[in-house]
Amino acid sequence: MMQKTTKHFSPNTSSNKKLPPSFYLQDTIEVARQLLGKRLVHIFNGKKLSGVIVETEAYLGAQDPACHSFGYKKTPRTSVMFQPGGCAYVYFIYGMYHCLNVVSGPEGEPEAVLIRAIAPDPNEENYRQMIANRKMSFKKVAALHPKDLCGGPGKLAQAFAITRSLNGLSFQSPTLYIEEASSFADSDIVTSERIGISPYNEAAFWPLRFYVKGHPCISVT
DNA sequence: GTACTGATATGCT
DNA sequence: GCATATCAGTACC
Repeated sequence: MMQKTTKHFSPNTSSNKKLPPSFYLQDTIEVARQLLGKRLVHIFNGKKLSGVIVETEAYLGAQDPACHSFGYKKTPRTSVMFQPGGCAYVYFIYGMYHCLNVVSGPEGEPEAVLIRAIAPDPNEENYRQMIANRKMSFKKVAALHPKDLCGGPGKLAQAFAITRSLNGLSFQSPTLYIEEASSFADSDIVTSERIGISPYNEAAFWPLRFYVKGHPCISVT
């Protein structure tokens, strides 16, 4: 169905090793860049959902007018961002979709990285589960495009069965974690403005989005 | 291919 | 009431 023979489609090389807690305590921009090429895994109802992260956005907490926690704003929704880096921040948006973020930086600095696109690991069972989770129409499944499953924050949350029940869960969890996969070369990483921020927000133009150049699964080009 | 619409939780005024 | 870190469906060209 959706396999194409590009260099991006065989990222399963290095050892399967969870990223250590220290990874998430780094500078948020570093975390956002370094998450590209890492594998997200969610074990859901005994089934493994997995794929390699290919697009992220950094949200710089108190200093970032586009971040939910701008000015250290603390609400029931944003409170997990104040935790030390290494847990999930999942929020519900537009009354329909969930978005998955990786909390980053030290405790008290409410920063996070939005996961915007993932390349699903290319095995039948993984595709089957994600297609089912996405509740795709027969028509869509028949003409499946690489970015249809996980090419966008709302889509990948649905494909990975990410809901608010995972909010605050550590990425050291046995059922939700991020592991080493294969890194992309620096020359393959593109930096751009973030997506979906109102142009009246000065932070809309900050270069905080990172993605793998030319990858078929990224959300917008 | 682009343009518009509707779905409606959360946090703000 | 209003805006928003989105997406699918529909109507056009």
